[in-house]
Amino acid sequence: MEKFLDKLGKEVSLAFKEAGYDENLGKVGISNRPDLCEYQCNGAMAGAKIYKKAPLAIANEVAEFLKKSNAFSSIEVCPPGFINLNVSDSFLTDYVIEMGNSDKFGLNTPDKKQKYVIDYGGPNVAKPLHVGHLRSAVIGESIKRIIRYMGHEAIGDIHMGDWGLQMGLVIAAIKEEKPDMVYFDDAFTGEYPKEAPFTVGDLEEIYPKASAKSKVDPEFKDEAMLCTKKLQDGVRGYRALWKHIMDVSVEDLKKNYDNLNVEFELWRGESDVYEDIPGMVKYLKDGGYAYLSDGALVVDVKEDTDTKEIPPCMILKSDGASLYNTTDLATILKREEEFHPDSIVYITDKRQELYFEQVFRCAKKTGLCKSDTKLVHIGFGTVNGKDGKPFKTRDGGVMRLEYLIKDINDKMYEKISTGREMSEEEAKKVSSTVALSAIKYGDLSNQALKDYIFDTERFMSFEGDTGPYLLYTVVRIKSILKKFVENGGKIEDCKVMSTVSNESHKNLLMKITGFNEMMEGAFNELAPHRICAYLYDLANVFNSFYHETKIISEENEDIKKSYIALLKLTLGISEDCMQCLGFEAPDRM
RNA sequence: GUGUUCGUAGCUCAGCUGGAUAGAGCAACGGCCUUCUAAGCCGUGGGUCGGGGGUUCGAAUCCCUUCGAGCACGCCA
Repeated sequence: MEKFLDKLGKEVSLAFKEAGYDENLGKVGISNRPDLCEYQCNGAMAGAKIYKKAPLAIANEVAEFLKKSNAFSSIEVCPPGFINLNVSDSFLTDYVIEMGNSDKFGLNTPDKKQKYVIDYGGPNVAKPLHVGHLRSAVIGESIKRIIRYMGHEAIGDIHMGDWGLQMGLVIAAIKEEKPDMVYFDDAFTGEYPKEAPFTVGDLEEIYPKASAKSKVDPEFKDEAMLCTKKLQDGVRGYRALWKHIMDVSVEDLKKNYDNLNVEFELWRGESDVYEDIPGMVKYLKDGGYAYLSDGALVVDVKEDTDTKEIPPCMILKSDGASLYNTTDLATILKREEEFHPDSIVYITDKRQELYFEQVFRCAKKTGLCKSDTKLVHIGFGTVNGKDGKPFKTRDGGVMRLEYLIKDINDKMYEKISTGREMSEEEAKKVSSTVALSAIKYGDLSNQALKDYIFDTERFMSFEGDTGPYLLYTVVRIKSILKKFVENGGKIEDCKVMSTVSNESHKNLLMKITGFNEMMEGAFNELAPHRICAYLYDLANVFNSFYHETKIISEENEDIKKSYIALLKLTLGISEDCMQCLGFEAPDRM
């Protein structure tokens, strides 16, 4: 379905053409002077230079031809050459009716479906999630949903840090404590136990201790490195123990991501490409791409157009070990072979920007990745506390995500359950739904790239630009529709749009027409915050409309039906937006 | 040092790729509930868009310069 602004623009373009000017000048935008008009065209001023003619004169000529169009209820020319437009009611309501009858409210889905792999989450095995993991999960999930909503295919891969020294540290620590375990008995040839000899809680204690110890105890560090090597060399007992660590961790991670309503199609990690590394390294060497520099194997990635020095991409460390780059490159290769994606999108901390630039260039240059596969890095900023510094617990430690979420859930439960008639069970369910919207909207409403301040009180507030406010608005619509049905109304029968009754009614209609334009923009920029801004605007114009208009008690049945149709549309669009952001509204709150 | 991102109301943030008088929310103040959820709505006050220069009919937006902050710069991820 043609976007509303394009549709208006077409009318104006035609007028420009008929007046003898370039039709591309007829672009129409939303007015930034709502007191003067609803829409505006600035083409006359741009045309003044081309045609060496006063912009006012051009605007007047165009306006004359524009009078033929039935799209506008008023056309005014203002100095120095603005064409101010108000849309006619029928043109507006016709469009909104068509939106209601269209799939996804008239969103233009692509002719050719594209395939995306989204790499987000990125937790480390055996380490609890902390606030830093929140953004990758929340933003990544939203981007995945936006891509899908636009009609493309998206595969989410959690890409765990599950290989390398961190695993060796855990194994070494277990070995030190219980050296007699069968896993460390090289002579053992039987079946290893199915049950893991530890819990997640144990692992979470083991890792930080082991990590700290390795920094002060060189012998222990050597042991950890040896364990890493044995694991990577495939020593049976070490692999079995590693499998236990994985199983226990993944189960716990699933629970945590579930709580965030974040879901991955693939639970892959660095370990999944370990076997592909030797072949890839050989390929890079044989192809003449990789060479030794200070003992490390590197690939040059600088280009003539660079304004700064881009260091080469390191493939292997000087001791021959692989590193982050190695597994990421091998993962690109594997994804190419397995999925043939059109794009691979990475959602990580923005500090990794240069790193990804190197990896992407290396993958392209060496042909590990096809030249037309798009590699995109979406970098996000830091989550800060109210003091503007990285978010910490009161005693200065790293804030675990689980505790943060629980804290917000508890506070929200208290808020919801007081002064409301609701069973404990429902209050719990509703409060966790609202809490999730508070967290996610608080994060997503900021531009991803920027740092933001995580202010629990502000995010949880039911007032202002917050998740709960949006939910409240949707709940309010649901409540009216419910009442309408209870009174014997049939929502399916409500399809028409009556004439526009007042300003707030028109504002709501106009906001609705902007939906597909907005969604396309959010997709093109992979920017969830665009959806947040729209959703908030929509909620505001709806609430104004709600206060000025009696819906259930409207006596004229046709007008009432048209209001219900409008509510249904507002609800549907709001819910789809929320769906793309990764949260939802309860039926009441 | 090089590069990069950013600097907008007291606070937290928008600003649709150059348009008219720079917008929201919070906080402050004043109104509106016998009527669909007042967790709402309406209104008031609050700004040299860090500073300076330039490009043009027109700049928060583009270019240069300067001040300030964050971040990154081959064996971490």
